[in-house]
Amino acid sequence: MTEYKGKKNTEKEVAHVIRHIRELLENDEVLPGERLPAERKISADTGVSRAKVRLALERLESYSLVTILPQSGSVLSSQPRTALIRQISSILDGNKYDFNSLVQVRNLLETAAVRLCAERHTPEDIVLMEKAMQDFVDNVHGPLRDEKDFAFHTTIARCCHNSVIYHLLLMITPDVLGFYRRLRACATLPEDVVQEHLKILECIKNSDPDGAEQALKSHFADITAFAAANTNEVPRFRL
Amino acid sequence: MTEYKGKKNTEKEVAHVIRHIRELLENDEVLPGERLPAERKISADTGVSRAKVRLALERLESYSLVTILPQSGSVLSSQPRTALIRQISSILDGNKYDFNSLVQVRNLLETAAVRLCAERHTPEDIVLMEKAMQDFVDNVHGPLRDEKDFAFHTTIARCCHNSVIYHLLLMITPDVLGFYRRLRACATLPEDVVQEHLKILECIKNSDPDGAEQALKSHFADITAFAAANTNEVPRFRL
DNA sequence: GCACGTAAATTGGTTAACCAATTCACCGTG
DNA sequence: CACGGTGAATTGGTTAACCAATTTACGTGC
Repeated sequence: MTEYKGKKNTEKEVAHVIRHIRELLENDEVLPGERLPAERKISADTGVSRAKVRLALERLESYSLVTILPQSGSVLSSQPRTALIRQISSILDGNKYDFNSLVQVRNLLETAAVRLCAERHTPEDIVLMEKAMQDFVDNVHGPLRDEKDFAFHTTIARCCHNSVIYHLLLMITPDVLGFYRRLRACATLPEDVVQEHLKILECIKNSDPDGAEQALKSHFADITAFAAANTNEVPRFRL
Repeated sequence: MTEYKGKKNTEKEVAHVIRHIRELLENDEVLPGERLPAERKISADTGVSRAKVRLALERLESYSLVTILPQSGSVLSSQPRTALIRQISSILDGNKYDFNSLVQVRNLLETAAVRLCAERHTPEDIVLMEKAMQDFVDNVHGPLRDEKDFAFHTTIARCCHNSVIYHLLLMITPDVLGFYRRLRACATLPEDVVQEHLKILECIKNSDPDGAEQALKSHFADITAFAAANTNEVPRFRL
């Protein structure tokens, strides 16, 4: 009567375990920096198999919220209690972003990237960016258009020498692209896009942050307006 | 001759598998949107146990780079090839951020949050923020000081009604706090911090984005200067 | 020769038993 | 009474066998 179900409610059970851990934290049964109950204990308390408990803990570890010590136990990160709780909640919410928020942040990060790039680029950076630019021009009418467009923006983010900007941009990009595709946005003519990219690159090379910011802003003008008009889009993610 | 090793080189083997998948992608052996080799196949190809292969795939799935289909296989996300490769590389690098980059981005995100908050707060938002403010004042000399300080900033991020800003801020906060603690930064007098928080909240309530931005900037002035002076800090994370 | 159904092979998902390192309590010794 | 060591119990880590759903290939019947 194990009543084996081949379904994949793994996600739900993992979420249950994570929620359980959040409750432990909320009820002060474990404090930040302290040891969590053993995997077997959690498994017994929640009724979830140990493998799934393990999965949940590993997930939390990948967010740096717990550290699993090989033969000793799992300890909570020693951040402020509220920070832990909110981050756990954020994981449980599943990161469903709306289009407008995404576009705002993309604007924010890329603007900073472009400015920093203009201020402190090295000669090697210039080479990289011109290569990305040329790559884009060569493919602007081919099937790799989106690919190379993305690569150009990413290269700038890399050349701005701020690792956080680069990584966060990589992180939100899939969601942004998903919306673009779904909403059939980005109808600008290829030639215009090339010109806009060129203008941005030009300002960067001239070490002109304000000009670069302005060029980026007009590059994003259409999509910004579109996003502002299309807020409250149904959020659906995961590939 | 199984030569059982109780060590935890799990991380290294998982990384090996992820690197293997990146190579498949780089060599065009699998394209975005296509099916990956079966877990058992990957396990045989890499010499890593299937459980670890599984772990690697689940990690990639948690970043939305692959989707695991219950009894059918794992398929790559259909983003641009370059995007996938760079995101995988980013995971392999392990997200080691330097202090200066973190502070720059924190500035960026919180500035945007404060402005948005001033522009479009609701009455309920005001209640939440004043409650967070009061909470901070009540604990400014107690052991929960950092906790409540953090909670105040987070509440603003939540009230700005941009889910991406909120989540990204939550995401980088542990790293920021880690640096603060390690570098013994944040030596400002408690009373001054209260005043600065009050000023920010005041501007938000008056729907004055520029004032709020200015108040935030002076709130962050010390740490910004400190971070700029202490770049190239050795990056060490995970709790 | 084509279409359909069936069975075998392949897939991810799950479990339980086992391993070694660590922890901890207890007991003996100084 | 304090200290140190030893062994049992507990910990996370690993493995291999097994499950059901899906896919695939084949053979049968039309």
